[in-house]
Amino acid sequence: MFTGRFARHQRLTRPSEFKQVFARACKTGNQHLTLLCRQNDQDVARLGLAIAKRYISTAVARNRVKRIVRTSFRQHQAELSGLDIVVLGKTSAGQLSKQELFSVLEKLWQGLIKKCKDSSSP
RNA sequence: GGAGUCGGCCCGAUAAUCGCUGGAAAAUGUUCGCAUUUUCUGGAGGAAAGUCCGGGCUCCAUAGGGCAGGGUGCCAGGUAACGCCUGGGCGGCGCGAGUCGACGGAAAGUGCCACAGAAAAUAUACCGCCAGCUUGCUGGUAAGGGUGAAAUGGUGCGGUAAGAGCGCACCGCGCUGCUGGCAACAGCAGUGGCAGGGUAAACCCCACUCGGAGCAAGACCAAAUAGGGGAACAUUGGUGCGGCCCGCAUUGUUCCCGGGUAGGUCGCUUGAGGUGUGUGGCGACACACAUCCCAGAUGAAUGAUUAUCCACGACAGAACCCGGCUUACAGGCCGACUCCUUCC
RNA sequence: GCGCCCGUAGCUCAGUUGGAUAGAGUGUUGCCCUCCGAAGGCAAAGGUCACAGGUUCGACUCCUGUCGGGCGCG
Repeated sequence: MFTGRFARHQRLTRPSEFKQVFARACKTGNQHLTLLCRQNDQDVARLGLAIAKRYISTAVARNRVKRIVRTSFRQHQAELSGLDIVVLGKTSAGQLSKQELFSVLEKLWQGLIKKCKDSSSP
């Protein structure tokens, strides 16, 4: 069963916080999603979602992608601690099934840990 | 049994675990703003959509006057209001249950009607028909032919030189009266020889109606800052205010240069609310009583996993709130009614 | 949340207000020209005027409703 919570302080809420991530980002991704990441000064990982209507047109599909990203983030938040992450959705993300999205996210989290934690920590 | 019409309802179900979020209670911490934890409880739709109409609410004047402009358009009712709904009338479709209709005015005026055709609305006569005589002209006529989407009521009989509402009958149309109906309208009787094409989703006329902006409205709190410099104009001005004028309120105004901030709270869900019963009404709906509280987020909550069952799950996600319309849509359930066939 | 504009040939656009022929450039194809190619000349094909319904004798044009695309305010 899943553990871990997803409280308000684990989210990016201010426009300024988003701007910081966009300004000094460590970027990974594939054809479905783009992940932007930078280190914060806190113990927890924080998540922000930017799923544009331009890429995923219907609100139902947008909400579905956001929910699955949040759930997957919640499962992996211990490994991601100390990072601010912004997830950008692309057109193909709205067409994936639940299982496909989870497996895609699994790979992306691991790539993120390798790339960003090593490169930006020293 | 089959085919169909109308109305209403549902939108996977159940259980467990982990999460998100509103409310309530308790505990702990506290810089007294709040934070964390635990328990209980609530948590997307019939279209939440398109934004095509109407209203509430907020600010501008309590939303005022005139012009311009827009909308609606058979009658009556319902409603907060409507372009919606109900009932009725008329017309179209259907055997029928039913269903559809921008359904005022063309004798108020203006415009337009290609080509063809004699002539497209001022009037008129191409082929014809008839009469007369100078034998290719004059007069009469509009029945027939021809053109066109559309040609000055239709059919029949009489009548005539040939014809013609010229006369008559029926149908259509107009006018008058009576009856029924609140009315739209219908029916009946009389009367007129026929008013004189279409187009108002062309301008327009008539009747009714419409002030503007929108919750990023608007109100408040805290923090920061600037209260800066320069130039021009002068109350017949500027702003609110939006096409114009009047009017009202407020105020010196405008432009250029450089710089900074944009955090939070309220508005925010008790409402033209839902459910049940009764009464009035053909109905839309209204009234009375009882009862219930049923999303309120703010980078934005409804999800994930497992198990079982089936019809194997369509279209699709609230963002201030309601009433409609329109559009998208896999299916399922219930009720009323119509037609056809067969049997008793 | 509110407002505005545009969908016409493969591409870029006229025509729409004022109703009666769907047109231009470019591209494509064929022929000519040239030793060959480019340029040039001639000709042809290519259109459900975004979709659906309505008004009208007649709709790219007028009206209504959809669908798609773009822009602006804040």
